[in-house]
Amino acid sequence: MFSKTCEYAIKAMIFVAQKSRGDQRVSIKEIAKGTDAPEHFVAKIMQDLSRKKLVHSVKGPNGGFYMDAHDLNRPLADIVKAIDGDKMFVSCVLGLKNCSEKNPCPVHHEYKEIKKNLIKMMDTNTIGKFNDKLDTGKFFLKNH
Amino acid sequence: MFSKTCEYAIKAMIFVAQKSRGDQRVSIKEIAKGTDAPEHFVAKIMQDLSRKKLVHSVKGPNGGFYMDAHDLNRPLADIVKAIDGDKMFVSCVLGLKNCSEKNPCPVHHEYKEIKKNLIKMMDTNTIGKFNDKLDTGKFFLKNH
DNA sequence: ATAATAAAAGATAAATTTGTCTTTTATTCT
DNA sequence: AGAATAAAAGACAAATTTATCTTTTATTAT
Repeated sequence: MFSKTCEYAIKAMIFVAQKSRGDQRVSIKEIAKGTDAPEHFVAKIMQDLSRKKLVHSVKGPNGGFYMDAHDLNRPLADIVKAIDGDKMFVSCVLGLKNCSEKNPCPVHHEYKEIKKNLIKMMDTNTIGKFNDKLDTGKFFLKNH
Repeated sequence: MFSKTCEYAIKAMIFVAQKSRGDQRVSIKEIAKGTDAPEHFVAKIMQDLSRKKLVHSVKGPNGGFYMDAHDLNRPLADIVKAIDGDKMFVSCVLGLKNCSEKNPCPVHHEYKEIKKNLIKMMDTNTIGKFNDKLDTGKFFLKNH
């Protein structure tokens, strides 16, 4: 479904959202620990997301990653697109370049509705929304 | 969604189903051309599927791949599992080992229904069913 | 100013996926 | 029996993804 990189990205972003309330910042070390991800690898990912303005960062002591209101309002879809591209949103399940309604691959119509729901899910769930849910303590970002 | 290998596999299997009526056999060359796949690569894939009894083959002149009634009755799910494993069927979208109803990751409940429909689609659509649809000439296995 | 901190950036490496080429084995036909 | 055919198998190579380590840059606090 998602690449491993994208899984790390989503977990990291939800983690940052959750931990960076007020003007708290979260370090790469904390993110790595909090999401069971390889530290240097998740650092690269956050760097990438930071360049793409999906999250903010400050260097130096007390630095780290954080999110502003705008960041929190981003849908999951934005993270997925930033990391895995828009393949899942636009491409044919069988990888056919010109698969379409009028020129469909064999599974096109079968997959259509599923794809629609998948996209809807990613478009409507914002980072902040996941955040609210995590507050209830009923959701987890790593095995325990 | 699916690996490239799995995309080739699905297209190849549908192609074989379609072309191997009666006691026709389909060669690797035909499969490769008919599905726009690298010949030697799709050969490996068919070998694999053949070992796993999802398709049958005979060597030598007039040899090639074909499907019997049982093969045609297999759901898409079997091909996907044979090539990509059952990850898509059993694993957490975020890759968490012990994500479950009682111990869910943040997207577990949002993804649940989509996953169910995806599995249902793969379980209910058999190779033969796709086959019937291709007969109408309204579906395609490669760009044109 | 200097030392400490933490992200950014760069280089490299391991692992996996994707793809190619060659040889071997089984089967058919003459 | 021998030649031709086509899959099976094996070895190898390129590309991509995943992961690690080191150096640099920006910022803060002393």
